[in-house]
Amino acid sequence: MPLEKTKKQVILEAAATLFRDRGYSATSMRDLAEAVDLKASSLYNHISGKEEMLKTICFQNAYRFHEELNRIETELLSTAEKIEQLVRFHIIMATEEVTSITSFNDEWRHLTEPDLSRFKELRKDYENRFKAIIESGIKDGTFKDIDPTILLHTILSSIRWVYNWYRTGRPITPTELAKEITTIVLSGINR
Amino acid sequence: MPLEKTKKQVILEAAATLFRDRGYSATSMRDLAEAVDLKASSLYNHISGKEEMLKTICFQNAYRFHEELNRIETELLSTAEKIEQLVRFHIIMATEEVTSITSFNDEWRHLTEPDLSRFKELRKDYENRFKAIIESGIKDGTFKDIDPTILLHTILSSIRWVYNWYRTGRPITPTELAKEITTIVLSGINR
DNA sequence: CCTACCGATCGGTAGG
DNA sequence: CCTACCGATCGGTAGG
Repeated sequence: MPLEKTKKQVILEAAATLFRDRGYSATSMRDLAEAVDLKASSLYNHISGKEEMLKTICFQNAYRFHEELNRIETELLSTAEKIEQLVRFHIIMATEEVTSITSFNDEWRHLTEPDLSRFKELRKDYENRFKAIIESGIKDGTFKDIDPTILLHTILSSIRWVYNWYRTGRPITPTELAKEITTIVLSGINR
Repeated sequence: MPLEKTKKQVILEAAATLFRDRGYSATSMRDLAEAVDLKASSLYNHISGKEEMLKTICFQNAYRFHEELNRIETELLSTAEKIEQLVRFHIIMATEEVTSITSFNDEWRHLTEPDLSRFKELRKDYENRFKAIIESGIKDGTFKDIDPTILLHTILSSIRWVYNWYRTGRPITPTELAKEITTIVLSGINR
């Protein structure tokens, strides 16, 4: 195991940063080459192309979310605890993987087939299983009887801005932030 | 006043649709020309360039949000009612201006200076005034004592997914949707 | 509103 | 890891 990052990892991280800042389409291979102090053609000794990098970033993150969901589904937790742990994981990802999460969130649509469909299926699967947890919470009386799809998307998107926030470097830990957002979503802002 | 849309309006709407579906950078003037049944060069008889269209879309929407905020600020309403009306307006915009709202939300970063800074200032101003309403709600005991910036972004981003939802054509009116989301944000999902 | 065309830049390859 | 270069496509203009 190498102690230092491989050149490929360095390139992938620089790509994620550029994709976040300018978007996938507006990032050129020459921009990326300059960011890692190479000529554009030399990039291809480490990566096989622009879209392959996007693909790696998108699917790596998708798999991490699925792994965590697998874990939470099999644990003996109340529905409220499951939601809380999912929210916390989303926030940890948003704060620790700031750059690649943005590509994961916003740039996946530039994937081409068949990867695009594969990615959408993974996402749909994740959402359906998240929604199933919400539905069981409604059934057992933990949550209010609100359309589970509305609930799902409201929860998921209320977390999406976090990566944006964290770049400003406010002095709050991910765990604290997770607690505040979970409170808002679960108990609302009304006193 | 013309009863029919001007060609310029038709082009702008087609541009907003393409910017939403593929992103600003990945949309070519030839794509746009094809969408409105023209040759690329003919577009320039109606618009002055690609970025001018993005600029129009972004600032038109920014002004509409500011106008509504102006109205709500001067009305005699409780803080909870102000938040509720703001949320409803966001949702109405997301459902009635589906295409241009996405460009407004996601594609503004492709503006160049000085428009980019001007747009960011407008946005910052809107957020600060929204936050001031939240802060007065915390001060007068209407809302819980949660960091107002966290509250602001959680509210704003919990609405951002709506345009995405509405494309699927679910049988729910904007007003109903606004009520559900306001309930979640104000009272939480816990029974 | 079109044909014809501009220089610039794109992702990527050949060959060393 | 570089120089040199490829065909394709970009936003936009000239001229009618």
